Amino acid sequence: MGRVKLQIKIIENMANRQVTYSKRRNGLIKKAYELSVLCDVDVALIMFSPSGRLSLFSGNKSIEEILARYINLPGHERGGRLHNQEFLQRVLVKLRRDADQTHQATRIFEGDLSEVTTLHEAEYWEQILEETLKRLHVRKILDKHKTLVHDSDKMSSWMTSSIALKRFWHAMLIFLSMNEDARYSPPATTNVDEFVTSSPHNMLVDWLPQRDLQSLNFLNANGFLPLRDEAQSGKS
Amino acid sequence: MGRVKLQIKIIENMANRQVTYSKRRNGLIKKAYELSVLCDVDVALIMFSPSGRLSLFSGNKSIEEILARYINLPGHERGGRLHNQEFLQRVLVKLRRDADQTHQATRIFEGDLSEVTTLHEAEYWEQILEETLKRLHVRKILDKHKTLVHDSDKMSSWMTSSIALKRFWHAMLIFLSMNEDARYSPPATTNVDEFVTSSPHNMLVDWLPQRDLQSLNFLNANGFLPLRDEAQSGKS
DNA sequence: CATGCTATTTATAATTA
DNA sequence: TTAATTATAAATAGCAT
Repeated sequence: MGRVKLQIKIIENMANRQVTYSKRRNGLIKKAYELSVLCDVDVALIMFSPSGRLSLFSGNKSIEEILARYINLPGHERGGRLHNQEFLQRVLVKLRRDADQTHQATRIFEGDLSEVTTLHEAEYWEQILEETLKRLHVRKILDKHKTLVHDSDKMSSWMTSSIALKRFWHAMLIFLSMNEDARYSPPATTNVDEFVTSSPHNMLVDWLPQRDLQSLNFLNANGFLPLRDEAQSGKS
Repeated sequence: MGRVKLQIKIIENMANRQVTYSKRRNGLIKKAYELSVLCDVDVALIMFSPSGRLSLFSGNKSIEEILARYINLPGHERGGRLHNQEFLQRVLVKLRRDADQTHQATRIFEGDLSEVTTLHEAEYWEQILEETLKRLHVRKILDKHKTLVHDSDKMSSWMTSSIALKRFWHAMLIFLSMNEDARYSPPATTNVDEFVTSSPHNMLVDWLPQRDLQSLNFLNANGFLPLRDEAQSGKS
């Protein structure tokens, strides 16, 4: 999407790489956010930049919640691909014991905002606030310079509107990068199929530059290529 | 990027939502893949569709590796005042129990609205919203009909204004503690540190229904009302 | 349900300020 | 250097299969 078509291989030039990372990270997070909202899906996104900096995003729920849900998936041992159940369990335990998520949020508060999804959060917050304001009828209040809303009915309808509540809540979570722990078991009404269940094989192949068959092989070796039905037809 | 500009809100039509999910999920994974290759970053992406199906992606490392890296971040297990994990746990349990007791307060929202709490909340929320709006410069947005705030400096200064944030956060905590949706109330009481640490004491007093002064005292007695902020003066 | 097909909207690489 | 701008490449919404 730039002036030229970019090969998907590591960007050698450090500066360019950094710039690209910054841009694409934002883009990715935005996409993740949009997906989470549009389709009401839980999304957790974790990134470590080459310099070791962490970026993360989660939609409706906190990162930990989603990780816990992932870790608790019953299908893990079944898949055969997902080994090391014990390791995952230990991870979960650790998650549960790390009650100090404030640290990270604090860090963000204190100024380390570069790794946060600032613009997207702004956008998101606008929506949230706007929506909430509509419901709360605070807009009127703002205009009228602090006339209190004592309309119980309106308040009630807003407060009981779990959607508005959810969005607000989620906004807080996202914004704060608040990682509350997973000490309560997630719903876990989940059926895991496989890794990248419906990722069409040819899609991956298309993504990969031809000379990156190595990557393809890597993916394949790690079970990222379903190699089921349609994948069998020699695509590469 | 389609025939029409799509609002970022949940797609009501189930079929459309499913299609969009499918497409955007693939797109997101592709983006994640490209980022991981182009910039040599570890990326972990976990998605749960509404139907509970898992999709995930990770770059050259396995999901578990990345999760482990994330979980083992130094910031997670440190955190000054939180040495006493077990105590924290007990606090959490108690808080949650208190929240359950408050459950009946929910009825206020459901029907009988002539309670003090509601009005009080309304009042409080006005303040919160107004304050946040000022900082976010969303007021202008509202007037200008949704002009996005992309002034990162302003956002940044707002984001780093932890006071507004904390107040917002605390408002959510209290509010959610009165909400019966169990899915969302636990996280609220989870982050007790943030909850009590920066809560101005009198603010908490105001928020909590009288019967919950018990929990307040409990917290205070155990040093969980540090009164860091402006409440520093009146340590009860 | 997943794909193919445009018309459009987005994302972004290169360039410039 | 970092932040805008611009020219292109990509993604994708609505449809039709």
